[in-house]
Amino acid sequence: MLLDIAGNGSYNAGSGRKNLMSKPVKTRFAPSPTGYLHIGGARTALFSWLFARRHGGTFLLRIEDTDQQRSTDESTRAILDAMAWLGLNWDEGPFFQAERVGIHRQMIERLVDEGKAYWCTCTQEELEEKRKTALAQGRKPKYDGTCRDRHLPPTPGSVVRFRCPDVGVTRMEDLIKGNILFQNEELDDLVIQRGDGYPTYNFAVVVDDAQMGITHVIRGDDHVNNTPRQILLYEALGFPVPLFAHVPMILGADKARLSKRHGATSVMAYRDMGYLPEALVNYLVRLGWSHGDQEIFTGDELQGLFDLDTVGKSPAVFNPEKLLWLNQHYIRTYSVERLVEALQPLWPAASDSAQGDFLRSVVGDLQSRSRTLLELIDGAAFYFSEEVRYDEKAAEKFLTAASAGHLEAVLEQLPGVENYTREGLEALLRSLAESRQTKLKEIAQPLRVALTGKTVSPGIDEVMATLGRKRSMERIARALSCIRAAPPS
RNA sequence: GUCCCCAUCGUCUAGUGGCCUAGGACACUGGCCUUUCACGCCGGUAACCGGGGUUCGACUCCCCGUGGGGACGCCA
Repeated sequence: MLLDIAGNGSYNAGSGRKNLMSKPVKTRFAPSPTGYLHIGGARTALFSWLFARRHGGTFLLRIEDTDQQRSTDESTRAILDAMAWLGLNWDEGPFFQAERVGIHRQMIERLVDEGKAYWCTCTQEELEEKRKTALAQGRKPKYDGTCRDRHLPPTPGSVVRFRCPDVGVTRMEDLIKGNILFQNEELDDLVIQRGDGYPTYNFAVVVDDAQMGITHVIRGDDHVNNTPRQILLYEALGFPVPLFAHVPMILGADKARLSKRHGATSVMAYRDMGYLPEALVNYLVRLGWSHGDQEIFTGDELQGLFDLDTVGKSPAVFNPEKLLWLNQHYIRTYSVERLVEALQPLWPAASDSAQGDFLRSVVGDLQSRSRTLLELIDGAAFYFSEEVRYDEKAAEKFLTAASAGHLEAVLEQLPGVENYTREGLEALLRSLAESRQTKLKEIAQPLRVALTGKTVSPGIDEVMATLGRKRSMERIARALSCIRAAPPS
């Protein structure tokens, strides 16, 4: 049944004029399940997905699990979860490459029969040795063709190599980098079937992309040098060669390829750190792609605007600060309800529906001042504590005999406030400041410390409104007793 | 070492021969707003890697250098 996917002919190519003129676009993301989905992979997947969406095409997911040693189901699940979280939905798949080895072997056999590939018994040790000496002598380490014309029969444990032409030029049409020429003499006879009988990446990817009808192969820059060999394989197999688009790498602050030592590289780690998928998507898409001066894009906008000809050619440095800025932006665009929902996996309190209104109010207070969900949770802690913990410096500065009078006045007035809302409370504080002939600040700061324990918090009127009359009064009363208990200074 | 790719503010980028005294965004920073913080608003610092060409004119085109990245696996 896996074979059928290539012939999915009755395809409706969306409404764009352009699409009516050309073959329907079909792209894919083909990760190997040897770890989580990382930032670089996510961006490649995003570009691939966006390109398909933009052109009314199909986006396919294929898991390249031919390396039996390193592939795990856990990784597959992690990748699928991350894709789902980012909203990168696939139209076909996931297909598992390892399930297709029968097909791959058939094709390999065919190539051997046709003399386009041959069995090779060189051992890994021998090859490793040759590579080392070649490198030491300043030569390019390539297979020397020992078994090329020996016409060896298949033997267990030996490999199959593809016979690369040693003259001529192979041309790659790259939608991002432009056309690139490779001298065939630079290529060597690559292994297409390993000793364990499994096809190698370069072979399997060609067969699968061809049979699955992929029109645009969008992948990382690191594959550029694989492409001429793959093109040669397409030709040897008699398959049409797709279009390629190699997207530049993402680098760390030191301009080295992004890796764990640069900090979090897993997509899901960003979820766990309190980032919103929209923020990560928006950040990632702007790494290498742009649309004039626009920085913020909705998903719909991206699907309408994205294209490969506006993708840049140079590698980009990952900048966590800008991601943070975007995350803050998206937190502010969320409705309180959606925010509460997003907070649930990170915050036990958010799952407590019993205090739904209180929770929504808390989240509303913090929404505009949080760069991540974790910051929000952190900033909200004081709402939930039984007894406010006073920051030492804050208490020292504001919970003083001098401010006790202000606090008493607030405490006195609170029971009489008819309109117990943010607005009503603001009005109260303002009139109090006026009647006590002081600045609002002189009342607000001590009050803030009394209610939150800190000098930094949401607007104090918001805090009181959220806390409610009873809790607010209790907290003020407690602050007052602390002031009285303290030795006079 | 060989091959491939790339090169505009610290970072992401706009710029497709004259519109550039190089634009935007993040970060940094001065100010305003203000009950703290954040937001918001106004302003500032900051870049075309170097050298040769081509051209009346180069950030833009070509060559060379330099720098950075990638590839050179029975990994993908």
